[in-house]
Amino acid sequence: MVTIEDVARHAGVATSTVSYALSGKRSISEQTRQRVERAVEELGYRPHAGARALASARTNTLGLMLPLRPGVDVRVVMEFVTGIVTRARAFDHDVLLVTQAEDAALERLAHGRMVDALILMDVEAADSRLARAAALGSPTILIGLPDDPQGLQCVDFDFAAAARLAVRHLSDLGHTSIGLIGPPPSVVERGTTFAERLLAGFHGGAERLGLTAHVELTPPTHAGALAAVEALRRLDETPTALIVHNEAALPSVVDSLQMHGVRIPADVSLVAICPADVAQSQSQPITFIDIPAESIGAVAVEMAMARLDRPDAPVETRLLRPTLSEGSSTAPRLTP
Amino acid sequence: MVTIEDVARHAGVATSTVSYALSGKRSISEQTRQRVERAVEELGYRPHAGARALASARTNTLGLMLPLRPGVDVRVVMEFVTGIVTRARAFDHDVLLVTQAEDAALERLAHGRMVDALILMDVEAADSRLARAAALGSPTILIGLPDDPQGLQCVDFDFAAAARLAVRHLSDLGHTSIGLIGPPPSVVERGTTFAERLLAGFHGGAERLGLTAHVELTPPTHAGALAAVEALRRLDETPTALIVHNEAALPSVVDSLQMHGVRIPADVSLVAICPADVAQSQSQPITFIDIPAESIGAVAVEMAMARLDRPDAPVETRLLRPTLSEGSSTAPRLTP
DNA sequence: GTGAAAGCGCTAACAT
DNA sequence: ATGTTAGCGCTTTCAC
Repeated sequence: MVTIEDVARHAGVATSTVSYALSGKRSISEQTRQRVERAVEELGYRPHAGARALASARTNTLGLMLPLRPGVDVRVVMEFVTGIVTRARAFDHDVLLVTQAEDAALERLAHGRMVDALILMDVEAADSRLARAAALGSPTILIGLPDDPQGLQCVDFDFAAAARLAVRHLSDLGHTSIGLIGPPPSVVERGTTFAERLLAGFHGGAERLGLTAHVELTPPTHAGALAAVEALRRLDETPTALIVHNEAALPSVVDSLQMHGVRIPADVSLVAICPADVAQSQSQPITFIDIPAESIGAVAVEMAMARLDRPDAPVETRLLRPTLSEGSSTAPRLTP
Repeated sequence: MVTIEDVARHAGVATSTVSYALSGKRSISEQTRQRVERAVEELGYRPHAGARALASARTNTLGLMLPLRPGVDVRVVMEFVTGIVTRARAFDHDVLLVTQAEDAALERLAHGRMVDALILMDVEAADSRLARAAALGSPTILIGLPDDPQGLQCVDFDFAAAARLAVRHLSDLGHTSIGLIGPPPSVVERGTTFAERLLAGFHGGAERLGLTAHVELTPPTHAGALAAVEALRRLDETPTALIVHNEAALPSVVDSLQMHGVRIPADVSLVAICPADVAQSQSQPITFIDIPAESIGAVAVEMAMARLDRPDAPVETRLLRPTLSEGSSTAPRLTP
């Protein structure tokens, strides 16, 4: 193995000079820097990660705890992972993966000095991991918005604002009765706060604008989507606009409307709140509000890095603002 | 931070005794072992991963290179990841994630002594990573079966055997004309060898049994599935049995047959080759051959571990054998 | 069965 | 601007 001493000898300098030339932590004459770099190149030197971690108390590794329970949408999980890994590399960090299933994983990573910081995905309203994470002393970022963050940093999509934005868009088009095809009941029961926040935004927005609002929590199955659509159509004041916050059900909802001979957007306007690629893979261009999972992951990494730089910076929660992309699934309400 | 010296002092023994008591690498009297364990417990000691890696040349970490390119089925990717992480933990190893997108990732992990072994997912027929991986000197396991494994270990599902098994099952039921709804053309073009192997098994099996065989490479879209089904039904000798190896298209194929008034299995028998959960989420219980992604991941880890134990053990390729689970989508052919 | 001590390869004072 | 050196916390000889 090529060590820093080999490089120093080869370049005719001290080991510390090599270290500093590589880290840039003190000024080095251009000449020696070049000699060092050449030596590194010629010998194919790579710093030993363990040695570096031992000496510097920095691992350049981030711990990521993934949910692998049934019922989570793996496409979204992968988007988070992509955003996290990509952004971490930009900060010269790697990502160590652990699963929710392993009980002592957080302690192992933090106390064993395997990672500089932790990112927890899929945080619920009352999450038993939080108290333990807060006790670790490692910078920890939560993806999600628990009832009590216990002093930890949070990042998430602003689901309430997304719902309000969707409602306002439809209201502006003249719709006065709006249906929401919501997430599965199981998601709500599980205590995932994004569902609550979305519902709060939906009801709050509708009330403020004087609209009639109906909600159908919808299992992510074809039959579930069908039933939800039918339930909404059976109402006295049948909604002329639909908000779909359920990526699994979206295709079935569209199908189901077509089956009933309901035209989009002539008879019903439709706004989806889902990852952009889901909306864009529909046969008709859907008006949608993107759930930017990859960006959320990237922001989580940035927050972790900021915390490592300035450990006593104020703790904050960041909520990513929604944007609506217009497709051909929304139109002004036809006055009857 | 609690160090091994703290533990030694607390237990009244030498640091080496603590180390050995914990690793079991030399015999320790029952009494001192207990004293050490108590001290570990009381102080909450966790070995420093970097220090351990530096001293022992072992990181207890596995590197996993994931494909994040568009077009890979993320559900299957997540199944691999689950199998790998879970099995790695059983061997007291963690998993470090890198993406295909980063060019020098393999060298970084291996030469920087960040991992003990590497697992490469989604290996293609002619994969540029292989030569570089072979040059690393780290144990490397390939998931997939390239044309030239360059001396590296491989593990994959036996797609050829799966196709033969499906063909034989249908032949045994009296079917003489079989259609294959295959993977997207893009997958075949990309040089993913599983598609080739499946096609070879399909044609070989059909020929040996004297059956008529037709293939439709099928984009993973509703329209693609529809077109494929219609193409097969337009043939002179319309197939009375279908093999679907395209998890994205499976639901659409089933829908499309229903739309045409084709009953399963009365008019057409259907065998799917796909992950079990995809088959089981259909409304009708489909006869299927599972693609056991999680098991493949677990086996990859086992191969890596075996190699670390015995670095000069013979290199092998492991192909997981298919099993067919009967549902209600296959039935004897009605003799006209 | 146990202890003492020499590194593992690096960083970061402390020198000059 | 560069060199010297004392650790970081652990494993593993070597010695008893």
